[in-house]
Amino acid sequence: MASHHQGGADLLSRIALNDNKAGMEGLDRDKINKIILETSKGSKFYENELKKEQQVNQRIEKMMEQKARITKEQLKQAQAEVDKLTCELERSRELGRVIVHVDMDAFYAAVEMRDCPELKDKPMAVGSMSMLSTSNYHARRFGVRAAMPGFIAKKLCPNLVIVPTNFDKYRAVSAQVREIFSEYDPHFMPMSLDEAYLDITEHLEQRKHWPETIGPQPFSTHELSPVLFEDSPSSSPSLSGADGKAEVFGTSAEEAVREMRFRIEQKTSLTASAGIAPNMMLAKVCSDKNKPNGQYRIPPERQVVMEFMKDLPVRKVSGVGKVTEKMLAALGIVNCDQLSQQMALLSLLFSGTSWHNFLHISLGLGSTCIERDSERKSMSTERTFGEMSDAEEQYSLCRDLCHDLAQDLQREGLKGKTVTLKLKNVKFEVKTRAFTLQYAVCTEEEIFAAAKDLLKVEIDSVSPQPLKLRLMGVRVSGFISAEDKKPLQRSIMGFLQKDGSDSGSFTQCAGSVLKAQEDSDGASFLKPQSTEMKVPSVSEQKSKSKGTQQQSFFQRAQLKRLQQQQREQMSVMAGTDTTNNSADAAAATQIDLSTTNNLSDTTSAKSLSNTNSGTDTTCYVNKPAVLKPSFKISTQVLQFLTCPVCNTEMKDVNLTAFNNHIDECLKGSAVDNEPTHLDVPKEQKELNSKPPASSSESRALKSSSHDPSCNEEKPSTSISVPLVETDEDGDFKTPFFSHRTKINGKRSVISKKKMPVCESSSKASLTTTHNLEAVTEMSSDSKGSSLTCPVCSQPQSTDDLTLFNRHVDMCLNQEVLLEFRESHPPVGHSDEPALKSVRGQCKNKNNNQQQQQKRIINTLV
DNA sequence: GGGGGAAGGACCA
DNA sequence: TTCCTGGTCCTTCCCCC
Repeated sequence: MASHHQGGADLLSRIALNDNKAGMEGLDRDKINKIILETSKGSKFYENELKKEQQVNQRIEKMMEQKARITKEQLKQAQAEVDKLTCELERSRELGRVIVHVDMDAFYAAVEMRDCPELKDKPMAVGSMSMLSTSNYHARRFGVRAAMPGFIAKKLCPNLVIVPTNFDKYRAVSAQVREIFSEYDPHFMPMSLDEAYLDITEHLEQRKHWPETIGPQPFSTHELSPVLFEDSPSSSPSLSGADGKAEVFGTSAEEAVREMRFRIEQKTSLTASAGIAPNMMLAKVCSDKNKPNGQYRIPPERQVVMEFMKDLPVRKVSGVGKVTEKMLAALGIVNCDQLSQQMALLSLLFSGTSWHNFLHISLGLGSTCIERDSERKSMSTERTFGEMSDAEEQYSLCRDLCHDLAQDLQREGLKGKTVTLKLKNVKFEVKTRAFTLQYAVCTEEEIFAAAKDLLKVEIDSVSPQPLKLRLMGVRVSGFISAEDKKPLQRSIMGFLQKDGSDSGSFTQCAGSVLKAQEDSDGASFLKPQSTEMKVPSVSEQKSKSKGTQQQSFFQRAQLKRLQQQQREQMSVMAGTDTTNNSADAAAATQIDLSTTNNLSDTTSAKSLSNTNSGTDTTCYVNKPAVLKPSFKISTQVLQFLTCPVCNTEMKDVNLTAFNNHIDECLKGSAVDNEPTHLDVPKEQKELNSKPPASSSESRALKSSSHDPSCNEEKPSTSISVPLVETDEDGDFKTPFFSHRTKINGKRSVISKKKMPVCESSSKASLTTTHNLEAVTEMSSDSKGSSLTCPVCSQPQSTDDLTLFNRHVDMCLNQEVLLEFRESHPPVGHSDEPALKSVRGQCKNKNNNQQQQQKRIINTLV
């Protein structure tokens, strides 16, 4: 049992070399640790690590005291509970799925070595002097690994070559690899640029029938891969001796995965490792087992799984980090066998969530369903810089962060109520300060208003001393739910259709349209919101079929064709006449004032669109011919308008400018959805999509050339801020499809790790043909002295606009509540708070979405 | 005592 | 000279009903 008390060596565990990763066996640990210690000692970082180490030690001491107080009786009771739960878990154990975890070997380093063969024989790492992303296997022999600062690595290995990161390149390679993944599982779940989970159960079913249909697939070995790791085994025994002939693979899971890795190697000249197991937890562990360039399979038998778990160190399991490892070690638990034997004790010392997780691990259980990412919970941006003490500078930086964050939020159509400021001082101490607002925000001004107050409190708290910072971040969370967003969706289509049956997929702001688009591509990472998507998309149909019934090869091919058709139609539209297209899209989202006062034809729109329900997704395809420029807002009395795409509020805006702005926004979201957007730098996309003449534009331009607030940053070379992530391979990685790019050396994230397998073309102007026909019909309607309520369709007098607005508000409140109740059938009292929040949302005078409607209504007079 | 916000931390890629 | 960033989930504390 490790002595966790104040032993000097123990305090080092956070800083010392972590050598349990591939390629780092048999190193001279003591020598390496001595160098690391000498180089780090005395630094602020080191001091902070020591402090954290002591905190962990205190936690352990507390835990040990608690353990000493546990009685035999308590332990017995706990054991009974554990046994009961174990029985339940055993009963529900599922071994039927074949889950694969694929991980590219030393990905960034391997890509750089492939492209620069002279690096192959040298110790090299990717990153910068401040942080390394990954290292090759030569460098690992010196103890150089990911997450290590370059300057320490240089001490360990003076000949180390440090190559700057090139994410465009890694993304391009990643796209190639993903193409292969999608052929084995179109629903595969990417975890980062180099890593993914696949469920190949269905693929294996098809493979079984190969002899009757196409037979084992031969792959020609057109090119031999370079040897990236001289000691690595070949991915395919016959590959190494390849004589230019075809390589044939069998129908088993191992053969399928070997084939997949072979194809990756053929296509990219890079090797991958894989794990095959009945669940995700095991597959992940397995992929590390024969790294690099190897694979390992756990067959779907309970006995074999348990045998495998027995000797497995707990640290190898995803989710068990260095703190958990140390706490378990203090209890004498190092491997999973010990874990299962101590479950009763653990259930008394850890929270329910924690010990349930331990129990799952000890039984070799994990998720068997590769689920798409759920809805995003928060969005943030942060920046590290040199010491910054000047308050003015700090406020300026804070505003910049809010600006970037607002852009990202608006791009995804998100609004959140909680604004959190994150600060790291020069001692590496992290503080977060949060404030929850009454209403959801997404604009730079709104976020900054909250963030600057939080910052002020912190600056004042140390005054007259300056606040010495090395990092600042801003986060927005507590996003309003889909139900809460309803009024926004109705803001446009609500005028056109009483029940908004098809409006959901169409009238969401740009970000949401983007989601729908990703979804239709067969690799969506965002669940379609059923309340919004009345017409099932291809992927919806697919996800429905998945798990409940196996898709035949034919069905898959059909789906693929459908998607292809969709893409082609989109790209034809995008390519033929972009001006018209954006105008069309704009037309569909803008209301000709002359059309809104009589919506009696909404029924035709509704019934027509209903006939489309249940048919394929081609109904999403726009029909440019029915769109007319006359739909544009034609009044001249607008004073305050909100762009339906980006949500930007525009004061005293000239109508032509407003229309142009919407066009630009729509074009922008189209650009964001281009098939090539994987490789489009953020800066470029921003230029494409930027609304004109906004105050933020000048800042963006400034920031792309020089931003004085950032002059504290490390030199703005492409490697100024290291992009460091870590994975089981010991590599630090960027989250998959983070789209992290730098503006003047700053990083920001455009979208999370949600990434289509292959991007589809633009659907910024998605709607149904029938919708647009309805629009056309309505636009030709004559004006009258009364207005039709966009919600209830009842004609209302417009003599008193306030009364009319109030009526619309009431209708909306009722509608939203009704829809909320429909989509949230009451379960005890659990829905009450949410209901309250909906009510609050509806009542909220500041609710931008309703305001937006009112503003448009106001323009009618 | 439970719900919910705030703060901080573990862990992941 | 020099030790990242963005996201989720969990725990703990505290306040309020």
